[in-house]
Amino acid sequence: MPRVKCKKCHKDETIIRSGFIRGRQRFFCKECDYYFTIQLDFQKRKPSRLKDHSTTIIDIAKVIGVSVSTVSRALKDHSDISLETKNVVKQVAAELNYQPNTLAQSLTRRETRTIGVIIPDIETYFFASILTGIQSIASAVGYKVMISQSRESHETEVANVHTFITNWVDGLLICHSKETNTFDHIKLNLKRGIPIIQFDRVCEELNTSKVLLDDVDGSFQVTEHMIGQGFKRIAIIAGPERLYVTRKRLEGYLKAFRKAGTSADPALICYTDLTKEAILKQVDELLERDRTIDAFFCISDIGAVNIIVHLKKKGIRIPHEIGVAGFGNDPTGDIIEPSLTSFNPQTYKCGETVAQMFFDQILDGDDHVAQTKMVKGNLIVRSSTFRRPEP
Amino acid sequence: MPRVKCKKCHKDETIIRSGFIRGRQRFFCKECDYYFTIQLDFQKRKPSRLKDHSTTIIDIAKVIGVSVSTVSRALKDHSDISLETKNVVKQVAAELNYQPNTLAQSLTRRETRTIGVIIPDIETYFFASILTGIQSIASAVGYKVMISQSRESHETEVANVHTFITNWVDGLLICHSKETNTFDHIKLNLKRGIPIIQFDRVCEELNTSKVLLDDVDGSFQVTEHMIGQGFKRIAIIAGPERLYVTRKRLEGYLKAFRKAGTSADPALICYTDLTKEAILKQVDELLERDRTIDAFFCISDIGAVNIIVHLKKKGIRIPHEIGVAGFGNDPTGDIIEPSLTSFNPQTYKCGETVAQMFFDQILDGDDHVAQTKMVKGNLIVRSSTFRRPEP
DNA sequence: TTGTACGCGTTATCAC
DNA sequence: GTGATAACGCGTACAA
Repeated sequence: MPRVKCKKCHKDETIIRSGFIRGRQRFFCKECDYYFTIQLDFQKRKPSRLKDHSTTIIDIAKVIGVSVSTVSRALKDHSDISLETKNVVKQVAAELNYQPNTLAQSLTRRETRTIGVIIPDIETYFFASILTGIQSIASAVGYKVMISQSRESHETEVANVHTFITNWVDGLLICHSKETNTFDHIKLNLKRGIPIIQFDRVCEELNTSKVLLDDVDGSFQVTEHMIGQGFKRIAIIAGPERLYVTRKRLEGYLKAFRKAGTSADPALICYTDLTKEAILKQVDELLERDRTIDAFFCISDIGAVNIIVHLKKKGIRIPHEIGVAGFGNDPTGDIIEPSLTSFNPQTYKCGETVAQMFFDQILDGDDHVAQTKMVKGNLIVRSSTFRRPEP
Repeated sequence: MPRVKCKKCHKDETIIRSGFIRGRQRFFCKECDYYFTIQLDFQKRKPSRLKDHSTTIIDIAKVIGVSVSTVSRALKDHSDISLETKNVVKQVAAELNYQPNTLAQSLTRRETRTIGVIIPDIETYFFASILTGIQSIASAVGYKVMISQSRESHETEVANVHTFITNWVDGLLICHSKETNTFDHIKLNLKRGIPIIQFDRVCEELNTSKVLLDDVDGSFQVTEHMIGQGFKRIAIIAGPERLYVTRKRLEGYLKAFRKAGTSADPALICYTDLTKEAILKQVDELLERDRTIDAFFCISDIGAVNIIVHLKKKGIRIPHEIGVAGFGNDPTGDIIEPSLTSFNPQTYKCGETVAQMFFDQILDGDDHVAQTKMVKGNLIVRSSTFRRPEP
């Protein structure tokens, strides 16, 4: 370890490390009983000799006594090379435990075979599941996936995009943070020709390919089902008004009322930031203001689950007094009691679709035109809205 | 799009793409009504010209009329360079929207500032939360994190390790798949000097740093609490017998009985593969075989939650007839009714610790010695085991 | 203080 | 069929 001296007593043998604070190494001097931090300096750290010099094609070439180009070509079964030399090369490569250096390959090839995915939050099942879909397709064709979370912050979303770009990802798959409402970080790179695909939360104005969940129809199906179950005063707990998904899911909700020959009461439309606190506060306010409400449709499953828990605490029977439905098919919905009616947006399939569109795009090359796909989902009726058999 | 001809009619204008199958592009000929796939050939794809030639330090150097080295040094505030030229360089760099090429940097620096994390499954909260902890520390010091899922398969775990290595990750943070019981893929790279840190599911024999959850103590606390609540015949639903966590959590369970002056009944110890089906089957068998069982302690929260749902379906009252506890503090446990008693292993903290140990290790360089840290957690008592106030 | 020149590991374009 | 050699973009020891 590089010797660090105490900032007070300037001794170094009394120093111990004590964790990291915001990117700085924290130290503690036992003698002075004093804590201090210093900026980590990865520059000056001498690289571990051990890991250096993994075998390269040069080594292989030397061993056999051929040129590097021969080795290079032999390893990728180039037709020029005789079967004989190919075999020799491959065998030596195996013996020396040769691993191609992806970095160097990327540098010459001018592509990294890596795609960057930006999602708001990896801990929510919804996004994790999309991710898995993306990874399954990507790894099948030998592409790597880099993941980063924006944690719903515009700033880190921008930073993440930047990181990906400087790392030469071949493409960018992005689901914007709730905060994001300017898109210069996307436009800029779009202009530079980097394939970008937006999914779920998209910015419609941007000329990128898009993969959408069937927000309108999903929301429509949920609402129609509830109406069919005899619910009349259905409040919708939506997200921020500006958000794409909010608008779309609201649209489906309104459509269902129209189809039923009635119209939704604007007083029952609630915009929230979808945090638990905000949602429950709105629910309470609504119930206080309007005793006729007989159902809540929350745009997010976790929100809906929280509503169920909350209503139960208040002694309200679900679905007899009040029905609840969600959106997203979160596994929790199947576990809570009563189990939650929800719309299954097929997130895994969505992920697969996003990845496929990316590969479509890079295969097309410059003559690709942006397109939008919609992933179909399906309604899952469970107890939280089930009052009677559907007509 | 590269023109593809139908394998039957050999026309190309009737061909449309129709998705990917296992890494191969699938096509459909409208005329022949015929599907076929071909191997994607990313080699021959001409790189999009647009993205090429982002500005390099060479460009900057030319514009100002200095050498590349001056630019290189100016950009990283090297003390050699005069303030004046630094400013000029930086300004031009900004104007030309210069982004350093991380690949080239990594190549010369012989380090990528990327760490690879391998987890079994990103969709379970437990791992996702560890990941977030890792990322928070890593990004604070400017490191990127690559994530891959083994999906509980030894084979893909090995493949993932391999991918990371060829991509020159600076370190490997790994939580093994359930299947994994040979560790050559780790040993090999350990010998090559790549920093490896195992967490949660570790192989003790390997000489790597390790971060452990407090399995023994956590399990002990849970069991002790249950005993204190008057449960006497507590069955433990464990994972595969070979698994590290199984052994440790079992140890804590046994210890609690010993401390209480009794001993656990071996007949109540169940090894499962922790799938829902296996767990419920075991629960049923146990209940049938032994009517005295009054509690289940499942090693995983999701399993425990499933047990609760299952018992409720059977009309068994929890915790009055049978108590249930889990391990992991999965959010679902707080939502189900009765809410689930569990041990909170501080997964986020665990992730942070893993990352910190990695940075410790690379700072130490070659004179680093492996160490093992244990992350403390805390018992969360909820309704599923709560019969009376603790003594 | 700044510039020259080489190395990093691989691929590709020539020539032989 | 095989071998030199020049990129790829950047860092840096050494020279000026």
